Amino acid sequence: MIKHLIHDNICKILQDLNLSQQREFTVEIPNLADHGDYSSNVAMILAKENKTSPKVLAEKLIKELKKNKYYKKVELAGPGFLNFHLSKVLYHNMLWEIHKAGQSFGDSEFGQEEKVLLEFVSANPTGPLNIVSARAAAFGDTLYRVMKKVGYQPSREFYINDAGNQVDILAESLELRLREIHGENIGEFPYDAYHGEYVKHLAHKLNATEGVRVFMMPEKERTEHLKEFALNEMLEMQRQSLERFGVTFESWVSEKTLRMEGMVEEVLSYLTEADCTYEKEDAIWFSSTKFGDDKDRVLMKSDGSITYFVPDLAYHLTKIQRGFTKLIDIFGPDHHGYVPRLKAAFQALKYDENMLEIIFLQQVNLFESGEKVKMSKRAGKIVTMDDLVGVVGKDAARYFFIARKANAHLNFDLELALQQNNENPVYYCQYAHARICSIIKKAKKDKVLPRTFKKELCGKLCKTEELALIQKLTDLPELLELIAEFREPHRLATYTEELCSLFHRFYNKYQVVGGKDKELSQARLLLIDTVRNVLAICLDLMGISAPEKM
RNA sequence: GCGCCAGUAGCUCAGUAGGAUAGAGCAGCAGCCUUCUAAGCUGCGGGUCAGGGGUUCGAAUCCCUUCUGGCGUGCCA
Repeated sequence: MIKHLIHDNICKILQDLNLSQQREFTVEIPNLADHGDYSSNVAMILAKENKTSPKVLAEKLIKELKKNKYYKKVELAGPGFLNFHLSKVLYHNMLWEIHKAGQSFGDSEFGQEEKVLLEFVSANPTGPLNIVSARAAAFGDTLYRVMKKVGYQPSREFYINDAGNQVDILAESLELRLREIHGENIGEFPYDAYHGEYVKHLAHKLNATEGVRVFMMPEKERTEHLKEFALNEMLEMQRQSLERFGVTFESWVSEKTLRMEGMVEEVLSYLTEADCTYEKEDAIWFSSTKFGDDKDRVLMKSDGSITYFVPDLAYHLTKIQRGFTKLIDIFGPDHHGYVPRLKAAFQALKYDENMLEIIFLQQVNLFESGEKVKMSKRAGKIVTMDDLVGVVGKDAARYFFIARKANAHLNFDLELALQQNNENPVYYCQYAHARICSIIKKAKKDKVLPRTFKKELCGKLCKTEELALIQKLTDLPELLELIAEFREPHRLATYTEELCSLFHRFYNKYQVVGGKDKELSQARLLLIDTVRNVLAICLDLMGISAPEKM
């Protein structure tokens, strides 16, 4: 909030002085304390367009800026930086405002109620969710929460691929396992089938309720029945996994339903009308190369069935029809070859391709005892999201996934996350929260805690560590806006750690409760209670619990 | 071959969208509990920001190029 304040102040002065400001300048917190509390590059950025030198422009600005009583000192430094030394009073006022804001601190209208659809996870309903899905869930959900807080209208959606041929394979796998239960010799389990143990569990469950009745059905009916049963079970299993992980979705959209509603034919006709399809070797192709794709793509295979792309495009069009103006897809690492054809289709159908935004999450490697854990989906040998959450817990898992930026590979050290000790960074933040709660409890017991805090208390805070904490608190609103705008939830984890570090440092140096100066104690209680609240906001945005004791 | 992503301390990673002397955690070493939680704090050591060019007042950040790794390049999803 201070950055905005200074930025606006400079803008106003530039206007008053009739100076041009075409280029964007910044206000930042400098690395060195000597360079002040905040610094701006405004003079260097705007010197050229105002036909003057950075230093002359800076002096001009300083003369005006000095009239602001909240700046203790504004000086020119280096090649033309403006360095601001702030009055403590500004920090005290800020602390009071943050305290008053409570839970709503950081709320803003930044997103201007833009309707954003966040599609993530969207795993095939053919097995348990894996760890890449877990990463997507943590990432997407946190981005959703932050966007909501800063004034977007985001919505979370799960696209169910319930019509493709993997579902057929799932049903076949289930039937084989069912036959196995009934003592049939099924020979070697097919290479392409699903080998996971969960298919056996599924078979046992079905057998318990329906027994041999399944085999009395005509083959076609049986297949449909098995498909429906398996699909419902898998979907429910995935939904529960996600719920345990703290992630829910506003909507689940079924590919099968879209197909039944005729969306596929509609999309094919749109593309044909746009003159972007042709027939070759008994298949129907989309001439996506017209719009920058590497090669043309098949829409309808020579056997008359449709490729995955068509219903998926139809699905994306429904997002637009539902009024969303920004479509964010969060994909796994192996789908980037898919994007050009989707963007091409948007162009072909005269939609703004910039509405579509794809975020790629890179792969997750699990490490155990320094060794990479080898997984094979085909052999059913995978570590599932449930396994992971079961072992390390929801909080640690979410934290590890959020703390890395999206397009970086993530090495997940199972042993580290497993350890319930100080090597595990998530506890560092939770510990800070618990510590504050503990102090407040003690203050209550010692009757030092006032029923309500008075603003005048803020004036008692003048230590470097106290002011540093306040400054860090004021960063949050701008940070949340950046996270939403650039889709970078990992920065919230960094921020939370920094805030906690400042608190722990303060804690070790100063006593809150127990000193002779009761007002100072109360001022510090006001400070740490505000820190606690901001911490709780951050942890909540990441979907991590904020324990009152540990 | 072509395309996308990445390469920062021994390890895992940040780096405020071009800013001043590149940071944190872990690992290593040395300290701090008669006082609110030591799951914490303080100090020390550790770097050719993969290499090379360029753009400008200024580059880890932008452009070009080389190298290395991952992924993609199905009438799979």
